[in-house]
Amino acid sequence: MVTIGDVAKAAGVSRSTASYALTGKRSISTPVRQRVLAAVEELGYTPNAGARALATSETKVLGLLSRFLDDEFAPAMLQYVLGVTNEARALGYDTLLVSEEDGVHALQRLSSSRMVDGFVLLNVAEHDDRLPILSAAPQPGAMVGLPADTSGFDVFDLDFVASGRLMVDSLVDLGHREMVLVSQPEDVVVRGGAYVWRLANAARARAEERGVVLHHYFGASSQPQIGTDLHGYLDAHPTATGLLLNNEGAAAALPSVLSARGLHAPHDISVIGRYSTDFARTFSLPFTAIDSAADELGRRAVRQLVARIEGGATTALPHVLELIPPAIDDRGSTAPPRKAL
Amino acid sequence: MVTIGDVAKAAGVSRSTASYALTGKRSISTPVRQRVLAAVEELGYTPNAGARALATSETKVLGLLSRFLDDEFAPAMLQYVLGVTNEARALGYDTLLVSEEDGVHALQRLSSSRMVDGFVLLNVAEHDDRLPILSAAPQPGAMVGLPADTSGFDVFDLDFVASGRLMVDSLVDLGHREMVLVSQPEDVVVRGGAYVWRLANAARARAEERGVVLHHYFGASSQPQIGTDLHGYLDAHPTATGLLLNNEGAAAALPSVLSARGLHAPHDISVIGRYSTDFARTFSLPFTAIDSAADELGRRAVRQLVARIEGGATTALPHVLELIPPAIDDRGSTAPPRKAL
DNA sequence: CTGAAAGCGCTTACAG
DNA sequence: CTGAAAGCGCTTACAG
Repeated sequence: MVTIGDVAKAAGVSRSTASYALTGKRSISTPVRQRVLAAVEELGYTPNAGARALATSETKVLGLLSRFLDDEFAPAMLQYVLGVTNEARALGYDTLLVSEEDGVHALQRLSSSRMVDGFVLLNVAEHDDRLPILSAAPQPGAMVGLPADTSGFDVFDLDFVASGRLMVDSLVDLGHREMVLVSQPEDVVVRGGAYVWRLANAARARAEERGVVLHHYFGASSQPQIGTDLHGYLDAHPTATGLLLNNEGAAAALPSVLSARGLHAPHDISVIGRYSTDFARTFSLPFTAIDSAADELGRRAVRQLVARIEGGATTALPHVLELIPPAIDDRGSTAPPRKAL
Repeated sequence: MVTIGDVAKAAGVSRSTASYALTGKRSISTPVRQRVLAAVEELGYTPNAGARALATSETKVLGLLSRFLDDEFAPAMLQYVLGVTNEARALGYDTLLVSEEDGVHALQRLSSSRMVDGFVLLNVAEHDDRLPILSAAPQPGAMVGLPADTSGFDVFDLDFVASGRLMVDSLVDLGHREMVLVSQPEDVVVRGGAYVWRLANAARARAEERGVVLHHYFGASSQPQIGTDLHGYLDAHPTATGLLLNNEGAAAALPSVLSARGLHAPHDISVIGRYSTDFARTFSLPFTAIDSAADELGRRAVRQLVARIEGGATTALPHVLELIPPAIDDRGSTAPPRKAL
């Protein structure tokens, strides 16, 4: 293995000079720097990451704590992961991906062994058991998902309250008077997926304000159950003219369900979903939807995290809570209700 | 930060004794070990990963080089990734996920900086530009995907040749005489995705042997194009009674296409796909399919890689080439042809 | 502008 | 069975 000592020898300088020439942390005369860089090139030198981490206490690695739960749509998580890894790389960091169920333990392990400079937590629950650990950890952490208590954290999420209102308003403005909202399974809520009721409560409140009927259900998250569920909702509410989906699995299953019933959106029913643009493209979902902004949320979390890491304790960056306002990707699945009276 | 020196002091022993008590690399009297372990517990000591890596030249981290290409079905890749990370963790390793497009550069960076003990390469192409780098690297690597030259590597893949034969045989045995095979897009092949033609060529050869007609197409990988493509194939071959899919995007799009045409599998047409069991569950795909064994392939690659890492240069483990025989998940989408003459 | 030296926190031959 | 010391490959005050 070629070390900085080899480089120094080849360039005819001391190890410290070689190091400074590479880090740029003090000025080095041009000819000397040239010689060092030439030696690096010739010998193919790359600093040893472990040695550098030991000396600087910086690993240039971020820990990404993700959860791939059966009852949330695993592939939708991929968009967040890619947003995080790509932004991290752009900022000079590598990403350690942790998918183990025991996030608490993983967090403790990576933190106390100083393997990473900071953490990104995905899928944060309302009372997330990882948060106390993160608070006590020497490394900062940013999260995607809104916990009950955000103090001391950098938090990024879609504004699900505004999203619920927007879904309802969009259809009511078009003339719809009765609609069905399909949320994620109830155990997602029980586990602390607060975004489910944030959207649902906001939608219900807005429906009431506007004097329209909103039927709310917790659907299954995967087939065949969600298909059966959707048929059931449509059977139960034959006069409903709008369908709101806060459930990726339901969105993926809906085209088959509509086909089976001989229905077309928006001719027979208007549909608004909530999922990422990439997800829609990948799964061919033809429905107008609120973009869940997965990639963007992952990237923002990383940017803030890196700013905090590199700012050091001195700058004392204030903690942020960013709720991204919902944006609608119009795919033409909404229209005035045909069966409207 | 609590170091092994603190532990040693608290336990009243030397640092080396504390270290040995923890690693178990030489025998330590029970009372001394007890004291050391108690001190570790009390102080909450965890070894510093960078320092350990520097001293031992082992990082206990694997590098996972994945590619998320637009024209291959990104969510299908997730299954491989999870197989890798979960198996790695079970064997005591963390996983550095690299998704950057420039895999060659990433490999070089992680290898020369000694950030990882070994590599898992996903989505390996026939003439993969990462392989020369891997050959020259000091760390071993295992791969999922079959390159043209496997010498010096541990290679794992689905047996796509047997898969192509199995698809054809399954339908021919049921009485089908004309079918359509939809492969991944042609640019996947151009880029070196040899599995596409491995399956297609085997299927064509077997069809010829058995005296049946097989129409072969390279379909798009995502909507709306693949939907249009599928309609086109079905229009072009109205007498075909079987559909073989080596294209996840096509499988995801097929339910809508069949619905739109008023067709049902297997009543009107028999369908066999090729994708992972998890993928089928997540996307509600109702088709009989050859399991792509994504999770299993990822796990096998990791097991072999770790065995090679831990075996050291001494044991000189022979390199393996494992092609997993195809297994069919029967979801009831095949039957004797109704329109058979 | 440059060098010699100390130190980061471990592990592991070398002695006893 | 245990300890003192060297060394892994960097960075960075301390001197000049």
